Amino acid sequence: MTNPKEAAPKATGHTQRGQCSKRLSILDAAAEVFCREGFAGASIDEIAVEAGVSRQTIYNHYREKETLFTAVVEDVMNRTNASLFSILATFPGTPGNLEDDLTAFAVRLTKNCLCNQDGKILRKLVQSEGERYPQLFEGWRKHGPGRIGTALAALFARLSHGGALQMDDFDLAARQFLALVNADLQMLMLFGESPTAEQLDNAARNAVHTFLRAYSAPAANPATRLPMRADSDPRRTGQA
Amino acid sequence: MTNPKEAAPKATGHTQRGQCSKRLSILDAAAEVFCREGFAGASIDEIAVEAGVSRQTIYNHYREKETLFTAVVEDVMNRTNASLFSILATFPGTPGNLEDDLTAFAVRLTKNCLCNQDGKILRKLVQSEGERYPQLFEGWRKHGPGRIGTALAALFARLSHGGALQMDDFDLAARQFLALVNADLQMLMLFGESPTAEQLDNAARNAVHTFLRAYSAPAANPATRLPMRADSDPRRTGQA
DNA sequence: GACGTTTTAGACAATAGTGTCTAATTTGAC
DNA sequence: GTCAAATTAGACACTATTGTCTAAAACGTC
Repeated sequence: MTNPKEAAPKATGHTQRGQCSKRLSILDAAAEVFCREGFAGASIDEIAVEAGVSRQTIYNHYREKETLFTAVVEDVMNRTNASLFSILATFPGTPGNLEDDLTAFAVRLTKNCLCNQDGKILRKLVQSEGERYPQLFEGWRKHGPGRIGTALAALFARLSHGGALQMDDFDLAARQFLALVNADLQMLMLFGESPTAEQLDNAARNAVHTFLRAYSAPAANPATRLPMRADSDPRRTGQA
Repeated sequence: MTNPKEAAPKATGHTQRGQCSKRLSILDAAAEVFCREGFAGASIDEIAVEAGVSRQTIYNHYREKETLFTAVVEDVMNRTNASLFSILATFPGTPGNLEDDLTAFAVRLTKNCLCNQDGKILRKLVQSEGERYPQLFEGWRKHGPGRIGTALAALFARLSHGGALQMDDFDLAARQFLALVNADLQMLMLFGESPTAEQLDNAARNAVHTFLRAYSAPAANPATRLPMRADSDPRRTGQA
């Protein structure tokens, strides 16, 4: 999905590129099919066709279906983890406007980690097969939302220490921040649709606005109290 | 699951009660197995064994696997919908302490609709099979979160009109309320574990506290601003 | 152009699942 | 007790899938 490859879904068979890019084709196709059909519903032949690869090639690289499945999960998890890291580093060290900074940060987070194809695949696989593969689930918990949670908590601790926010439980605030960001998005994601840039922006704006009303330090921020109705941004509201 | 029935999972075959309660046994067992294995992974034989019923009986009642599946979904949706209605009516018309009322309400909601067995089954089936059965998904959207959302929005509109809350988008507030309630719970639910009463209570308390910090009318509520650290309830915080 | 590796198509056995059919048994109602 | 309806076990044909095997073809490298 994210890997650079030719997307020809039904190449009749022969040569398309170097021999080792087949692994990537297989992983991507398998991720797609596992996500769409579930582990039990996905057939190796379907994956082979979608990858433009012979079935035997799949069995050569990954001994059996389960091996392929865990390889897919690890692959998606690694990619998501990497992009997570790079996003977390983008929050400005010396903030200008806190609301704008947080909003832009939330947009980057949703666009590149939570709502992209990898995020969708990961969420669906964890939900549908997580109970059957506890070790896989544990890895996701540590590398995915676990890491994002603690990183966010650290960010909020920094902002609180600097006087911009006021809270007594950073982990709780991190969980609530993520929950608020998802509030307008999760319905969309269940539908399998990926939100438009405008929907992402609205969702982030709504989330951050409410978050800051709850957590911004008393005198520090203009968006804190009262000005409720006369709002500078007319499209802050509205269903995502 | 919720239906009154004997839970004997492996009754060798014959007679246990009236003939028409077989339908319920089948529906409950099928819900369980579909939830655990997914549509493709669930086998009719497995369902038959779990229901303590012959395979042929299943084919007599529900012509084929798909018919059984949609019957299961409708059954779970109806139960959830009914309990949803009864919960929504429990919010006191003349509020005493808004924070306590909202918290108790949130606990009832999560305990009886969102986090019980039916809620888990519904969420998982929608997530894993929703894209394959759009009509089923549409029904869930209307009867489930759709309804809960508008009902909550109406409640918040009433409270705003009465001066207890201050907001300009009731639907958004409803979505955020639900998101905040889920913030501490969704990790637990993905694990397949059902939260304890204490976890439910903490989650509701955390959610309502933050919600009111963002949305309570300026002078109406003591939990609004400033008293942050000296809190009357020592266990409001803490991982769910 | 030759060579070793990778890939491919296709056949193959083994297994599992769906949905049908039948004959025997059980059930509930009268 | 009788009778009709429901239920049952088991066999059955059919299809799909997994995983293996083999011989042929394509590939990259030299």
